[in-house]
Amino acid sequence: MSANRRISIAVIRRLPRYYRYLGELLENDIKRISSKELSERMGVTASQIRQDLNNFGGFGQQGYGYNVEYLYKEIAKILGLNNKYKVIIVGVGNLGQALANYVKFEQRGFELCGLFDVNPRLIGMTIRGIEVKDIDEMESFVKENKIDVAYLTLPKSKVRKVAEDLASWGVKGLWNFSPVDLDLSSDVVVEDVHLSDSLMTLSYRINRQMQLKEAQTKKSNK
Amino acid sequence: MSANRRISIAVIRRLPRYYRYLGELLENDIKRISSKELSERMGVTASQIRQDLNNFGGFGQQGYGYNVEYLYKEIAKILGLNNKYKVIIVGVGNLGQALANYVKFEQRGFELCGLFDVNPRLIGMTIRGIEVKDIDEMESFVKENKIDVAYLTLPKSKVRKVAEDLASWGVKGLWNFSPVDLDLSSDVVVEDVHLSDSLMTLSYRINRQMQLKEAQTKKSNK
DNA sequence: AAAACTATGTTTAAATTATAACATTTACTT
DNA sequence: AAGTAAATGTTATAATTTAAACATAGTTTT
Repeated sequence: MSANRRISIAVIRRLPRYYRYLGELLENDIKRISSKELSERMGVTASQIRQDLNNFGGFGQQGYGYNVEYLYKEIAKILGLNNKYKVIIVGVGNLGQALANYVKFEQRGFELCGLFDVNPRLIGMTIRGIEVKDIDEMESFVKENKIDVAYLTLPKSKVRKVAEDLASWGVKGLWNFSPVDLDLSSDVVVEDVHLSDSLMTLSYRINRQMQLKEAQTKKSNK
Repeated sequence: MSANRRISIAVIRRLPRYYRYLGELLENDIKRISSKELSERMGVTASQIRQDLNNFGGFGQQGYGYNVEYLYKEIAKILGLNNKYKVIIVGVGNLGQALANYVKFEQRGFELCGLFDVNPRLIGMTIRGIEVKDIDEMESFVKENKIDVAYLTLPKSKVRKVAEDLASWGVKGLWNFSPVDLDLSSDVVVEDVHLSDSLMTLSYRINRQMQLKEAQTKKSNK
């Protein structure tokens, strides 16, 4: 297993889910778990769990299974949850404020350091002891405080420019909530949360479900 | 092409993105587009675009390409964006409030009808003219108003029970923001937005990126 | 009006991803 | 202590997904 073999993004996106389930097991004082039992709880195949984990190393023991606490910590390491990231939020509208108040993210190492907006009515306000600053002050703030990550919760018309600026100032990751694809030249990582896309998918699936249901009742009625 | 052949969720999740790009083309008064040009703009293959669309029908014309406005409307139909859904939000904390204020969702057919919480300090408050009600009133409200969809923005400890109730009251879709997997027996559709998972993925990718960068500079320095 | 070109829809091939199978090691039981 | 059962890590197979190839229909140009 070459350390630098690229691991599929699908695998990565399953890790947080494993992590969540292991956390629950821990809370219930369950010390060990087999891939089989975990697979039944999670609704995936045991084979997939074993394969996914073995991308990163052999964390289990034959005949025994996995030690829950150990595996939990190892996944945290893989995901880099022991690292600390200094965060700013750009755009302190409703969503920005909501994210600012989410304490859980801090537990994952994402420490909120700054809030920025253009709206004079928001500037000066404080959330969890942090003052909302004018976006004009952002450049010096980011550079001086070595900000790692920015949550982008500003209108889509402005997000591209802001993203480019942040990237050029050395920010490593962007959590993008705008319905825009940011294709930045530099090696900054962009993680999108396209709420609108998600809602459209929900719409499709509801319709699909209703069609299926209709077809079923029709079938059983003839 | 059988009308009832199940279409992969990966395809479905690409549709909103196509829709977004087509919307932008429309705004720029671009009347027609070929799969090739769209593929270049979007950073996907032309083949994939054609294949994806052909799951639902032949919307293009050989030698010409796709009529932007027509395709835009067809994708809206596929996604069910012409339908109207009556929505309630359960849990009017920061995130719930943020979603309540998002007007864009209304444009997609998701009409906010009710807000519910257990917190007495929130009950009675209004957002966009809608009063926050006690969660005890939810059952009759959902049944009387034939609510289709609920946004779940309440603490994870309570979300399972609420989801089961809503499902039993005939709600068709749940937009779940809690870090919990809702496996409901009924045929209600659950669309998850696991923000915490997304953030962990960002964490992984930032680390990965930094490792790559380090390896690069090391290489070029020897 | 004919020829050259464009670009779809569809078929075929390649690549990727997921599942199953299995050999081996460890744990547990009698 | 020996034998049986359990469960991993890994290899092989199957399924799915993506990309390429291509035949055909339609458009544009001369």
